[in-house]
Amino acid sequence: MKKENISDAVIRRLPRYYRQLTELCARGVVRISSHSLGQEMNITASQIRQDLSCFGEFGQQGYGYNVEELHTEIGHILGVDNNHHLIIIGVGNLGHALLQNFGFAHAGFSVDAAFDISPAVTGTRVNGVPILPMDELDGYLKSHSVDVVVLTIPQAVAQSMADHLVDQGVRGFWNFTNVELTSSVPEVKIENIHFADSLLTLSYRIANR
Amino acid sequence: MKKENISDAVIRRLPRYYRQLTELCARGVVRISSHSLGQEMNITASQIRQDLSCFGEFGQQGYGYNVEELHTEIGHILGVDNNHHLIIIGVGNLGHALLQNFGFAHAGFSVDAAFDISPAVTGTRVNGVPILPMDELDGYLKSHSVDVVVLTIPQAVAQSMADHLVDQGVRGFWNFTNVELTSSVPEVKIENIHFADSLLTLSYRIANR
DNA sequence: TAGATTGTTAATCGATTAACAATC
DNA sequence: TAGATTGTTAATCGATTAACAATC
Repeated sequence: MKKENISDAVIRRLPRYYRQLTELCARGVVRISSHSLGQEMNITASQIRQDLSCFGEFGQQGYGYNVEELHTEIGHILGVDNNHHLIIIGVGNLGHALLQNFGFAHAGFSVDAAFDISPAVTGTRVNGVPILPMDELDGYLKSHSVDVVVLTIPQAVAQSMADHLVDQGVRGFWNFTNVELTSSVPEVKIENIHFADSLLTLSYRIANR
Repeated sequence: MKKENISDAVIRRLPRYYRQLTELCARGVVRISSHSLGQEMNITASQIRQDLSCFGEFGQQGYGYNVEELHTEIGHILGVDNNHHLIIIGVGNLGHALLQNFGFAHAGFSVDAAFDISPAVTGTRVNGVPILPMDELDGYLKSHSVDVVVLTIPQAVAQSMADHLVDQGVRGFWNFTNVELTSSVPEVKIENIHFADSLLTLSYRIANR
C-alpha cells in the first residue's frame, strides 16, 4: 500500500471496476483473475494489477481475486460506506430528475434536503426529500453537516452560489451547470457533469469519423 | 495541419476551449495570446499551442489569436455547424429535463422527436418536440436521418435497445444509463454520461482529502 | 526596427504495458 | 508438485512542458 500520489486516471477507473464487480457479484461469479477481468472490461491485466496495487494487496497468487471481497474493498476505497450527507440546490427539471431517479444511496449518500426559490415547489416533498425555500439554506447549513451540494441551478448564479456556499463551509460540489467553478479554498472538491462538453465531444467524433 | 491521430485528451479539451472563447467573445475580448488564455484556463500556453496545432494554424506571431475567429474555427472542428439530427428515447424525468432545458441548438443539434412507451406522454409535445410512441420508432428511423440517439431509458433495456438501434443504422449514442454500452460495429460512437461514476469520484476525493 | 508570440522540435514527465520472481 | 496468477520492477509508449527559430 503506497497511498500517496494516486493519479486522476486511476481514480476515474475505480467506479468502473466497482460497477463491473457489482455485475460479477450479481452473476454469481466468485473469483476472477486480472486477465479475465481485463478481457471483460477491455483493459490490460497489467493495468488492473497496477491500479489495485495503489491501494493494497487484494489478490492471491495462483487464484486471482475474490469478487465479493474486491467489490467491498473498492467500495470502501471509494467511500460508499461513509454515509456522506448531501443536499440539492435547484429543483428544476434536472434536480427533480435526480431526486426521483438517481440512486444516491448506492453511492453512499443520503439526500437530506433540497432547496429552491419557487414557492410552487417549496414545502412539498419529492421522493421523501423535503423541498425547502432558499432563505432557509444558511440556517440549514449551520445546523446540519453537509458533505456535498448538488448544483442544479441556472448557470448565471452558479459561481456566486458556490462562493457563498464555500463561505458557509461547504467543501464538496457536484456541479451540473455548464461553467468551470473555481474556488481559492484548496480543500474544496468540485466534480463536474458538463453535458455540453460531452455532447460536443460526440459531435466531433461523428463529424470526423 | 496533421489531422491523423488526435488523442482523446485533446478532443476532450476542445469543448473547454470553445466554452472559454464563447465567454471571451461575450466579454468583448478581441485578441488573446496562448499565455493569457492559459492563465484563464489554468493550463500551459504550450499545451494550447500544441493542441491547436493539431488542427491548423490559427494564430499570428507577435499578435496571438483573434478570439472570434478561433471560436468559429473550434466550433467548426467540433462540428457545431453540421446541423446534426438527434432523437431522444425515454421521456422520463431526465429525458424531459433535457428536452426542456438543454441547449441542443448551441451544440449544433436539432431535436426532431422523442419516444416513450407511456401513453401518458405520447402524442404530446415537450418544448415543441413531439413525443411519439415506441412502436413508431423503426418507421421513423427508416424515413428520417438520425445522427445521434439520446438514451434516457432504464438500465435494464439499454444494451438491447442500443443493439436494435445499431441494426437500424444508428451510429451515434449519447448514453445516460449506467451501463457500459458496447457494439461490434466500429463506426458506432458512444459518449457516456455516467452520473454514478462521477459522484463516486467525488466521494473518493472528499473521503481522502 | 524591437518586442511579442507563434508553430514546432526536443526534453521531460507520467502513465501504460511487459516481464518476472515470489508464492498460493 | 506443477500451474496459475499475483504484486512489483523495468521497459515502452504517449502526453505535457520547455525551448527556440521564424516572423508578424
